[in-house]
Amino acid sequence: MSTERLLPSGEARPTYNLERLLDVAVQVFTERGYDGASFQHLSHASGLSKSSIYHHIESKEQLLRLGLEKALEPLMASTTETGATTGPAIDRLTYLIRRNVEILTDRLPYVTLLLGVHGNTETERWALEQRRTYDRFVADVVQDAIDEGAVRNDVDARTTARLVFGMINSVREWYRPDRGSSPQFRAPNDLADQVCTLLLDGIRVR
Amino acid sequence: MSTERLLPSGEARPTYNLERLLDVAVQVFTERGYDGASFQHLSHASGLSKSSIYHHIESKEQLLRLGLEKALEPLMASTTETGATTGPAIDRLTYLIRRNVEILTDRLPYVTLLLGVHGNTETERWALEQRRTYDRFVADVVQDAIDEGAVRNDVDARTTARLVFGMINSVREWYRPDRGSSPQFRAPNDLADQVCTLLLDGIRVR
DNA sequence: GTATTTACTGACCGAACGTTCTGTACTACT
DNA sequence: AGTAGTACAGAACGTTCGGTCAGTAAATAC
Repeated sequence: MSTERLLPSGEARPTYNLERLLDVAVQVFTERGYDGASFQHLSHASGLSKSSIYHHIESKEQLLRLGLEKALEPLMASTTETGATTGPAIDRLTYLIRRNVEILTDRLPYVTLLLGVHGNTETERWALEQRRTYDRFVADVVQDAIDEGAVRNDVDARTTARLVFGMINSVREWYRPDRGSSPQFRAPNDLADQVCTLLLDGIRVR
Repeated sequence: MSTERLLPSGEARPTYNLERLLDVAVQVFTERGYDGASFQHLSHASGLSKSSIYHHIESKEQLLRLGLEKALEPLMASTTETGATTGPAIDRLTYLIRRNVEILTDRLPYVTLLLGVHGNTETERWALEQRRTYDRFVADVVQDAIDEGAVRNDVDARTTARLVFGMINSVREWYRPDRGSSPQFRAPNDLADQVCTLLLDGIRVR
């Protein structure tokens, strides 16, 4: 099995497999939107011809599904982890928030893809259903925290859960992991800390 | 000038003008995404033929631009209103947050369209630039509030501004204004109140 | 050294895309 | 009654879409 190819320029380039191609495709999907990204774009970004891409995949929608799974899998898994199922509800909620930020920053393009889904195809509707399940789980934890007296009861649990993850998910719009020595965040956990601080105690000084 | 038309079914339907057509188009754009929405979809949603749509517009991108302007105009205008330019920074920030929620709920489909823009066309890049200008304005107000000691200084102003409006903008994903007698919010200002409460003081009971 | 497999390509397909053109029914004005 | 303008529809435009297929060059397997 070959491990690299000679480009027309003579430059060597490692051979593609499904995984590597998926990375490129999801990058293009998140930049232009799934519908806005054509095989011409994928071709240009990967250096492969349209037909060569089909050597690795079955359809464009399969690429979407694989990308969405990469985001949904750790997200859904986080709801069964010990930190999310045991202890005071406020701690479980904090755990879910922190894990969500971690997953988002760790798999930024995949989660971005997930959050941009419209429900146009069967695959997209499946992803939306998964997200809804996740949202319901978190809303229940918020309700538990209200019942335990740890979260203010002058707000609606469902609305609070939605607003909380609205804030978290918006991180995808500006967070860029590439510049490792960013002055913005010294450690990877800085962002999660800042999000938890804002959500738990608000922005106001008291 | 005619004011209504007979449908094949015999049912009467008011004549379209640019404004009314725009409402329908933006609705379709927000549901399927601009790239995912074709003239076939617009045709079906409006009841007009593809060619008839062109009687009212010059291009698909013109529809996008008109829709984006409907969202950007009140948003940019809010930054020059008295409440946003005078008084303590924390009050100016609160005003901006409240106005943003108002504009979002008042022009939901248009703002949703704006927030889903990818930057694929010149029009989309122009909209992104406008948003960036708005974001910078708010970040400056947050910095002022930090300097005045009203907002905690253990968080970054730019990041805080982004997270704040990340939460607000996420409202578009679930807020539906149509059911007027919703048990969720008694008055239109309830949502703005809840958002301000969460952002200023956090979710935790103290 | 031949057969098989892997990675890839160019040419092509029908369908759908945004857009244009020609024509028609109807209304408003004179 | 005649003219002009409005609001539409049908058919077709060239282009691009996602997808197929027959084939090739190189590496691996036997």
